[in-house]
Amino acid sequence: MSWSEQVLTELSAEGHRLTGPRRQILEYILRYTAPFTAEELLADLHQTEVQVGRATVYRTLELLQQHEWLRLVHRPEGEHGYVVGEPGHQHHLVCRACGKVTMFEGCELETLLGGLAERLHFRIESHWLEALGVCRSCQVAGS
Amino acid sequence: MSWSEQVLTELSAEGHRLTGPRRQILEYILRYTAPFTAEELLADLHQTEVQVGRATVYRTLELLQQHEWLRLVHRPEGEHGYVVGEPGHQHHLVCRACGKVTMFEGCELETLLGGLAERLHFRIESHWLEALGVCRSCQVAGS
DNA sequence: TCTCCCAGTGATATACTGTATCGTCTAGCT
DNA sequence: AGCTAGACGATACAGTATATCACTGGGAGA
Ligand SMILES: [Zn+2]
Ligand SMILES: [Zn+2]
Ligand SMILES: [Zn+2]
Ligand SMILES: [Zn+2]
Repeated sequence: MSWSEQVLTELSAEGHRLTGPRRQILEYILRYTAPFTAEELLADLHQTEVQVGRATVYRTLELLQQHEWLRLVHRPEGEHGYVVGEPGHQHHLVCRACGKVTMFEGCELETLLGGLAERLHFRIESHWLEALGVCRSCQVAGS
Repeated sequence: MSWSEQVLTELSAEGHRLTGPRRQILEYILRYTAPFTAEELLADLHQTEVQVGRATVYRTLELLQQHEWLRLVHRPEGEHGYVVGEPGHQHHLVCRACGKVTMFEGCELETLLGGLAERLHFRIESHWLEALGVCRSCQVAGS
């Protein structure tokens, strides 16, 4: 079952409608290999025969992010971009050369943050971890 | 030597001018206990007798951030805010109740990320770590 | 202390980004 | 097929950030 099929299934199960624009956006998103913004997606869609309204793009991306099918990461330039994700706890490695994102799960931060929280009397509820560097293919290309 | 004096010294050493607006902004920044945005600082300054131009506020904050005298953190609402910082490696705990930020240094992420980088053949150059939760005083107040 | 030069300022205009509104349409159910 | 609430999208609007450019004043050197 592909990513877009999974998303459509879950959305439908929650009572959301599977409209044409949503299907088209879902399909188009998969073309991206690097984080993208709502404006970029909108502009790219307008280059094609697909004509989707600005509001719909923003609404759809936010809906997907709330369901964790999309995630926010910091792009090397500084702003936030969306990347395709899976529900559950996960973090990202962002390549500053090509922008590609590598996911990894199972971070062992809980113990580290647990000790810290106890020491500072701070109740930690969630954390944001992200690494910036150079991916394998860009290392090869650069050397 | 206070934070603003340190900043002024470094800026001067690099050939930047110590202008009136810069001094006033530096002084005002220290009033904040929670992350602030450029627009908020601008509005707050306009409430006082200090009249600084919009462009100057944006330029000054960016200048300070480049020198790591200011840092960006995620505010509970989602956007980025500035907090006073020191140059060097450091991370933040952000309270979702009062917004206050607690810094901590010396994270032991290097080993964790080191193993990961080797496994994924990803050269990690920097990382972003931030925790969201409830600070001590807000825990007391809430219970 | 005085002069001069240019980094810095700030008013204005403009571009960019995101949201509110609201009439229309259609997906999905009966 | 018909109904209806959810979704769409054109438009207007609000908020955020940057470009421009004439002017100012910080500070180095005379
Ligand atoms: Zn790469
Ligand atoms: Zn961010
Ligand atoms: Zn608090
Ligand atoms: Zn660290």
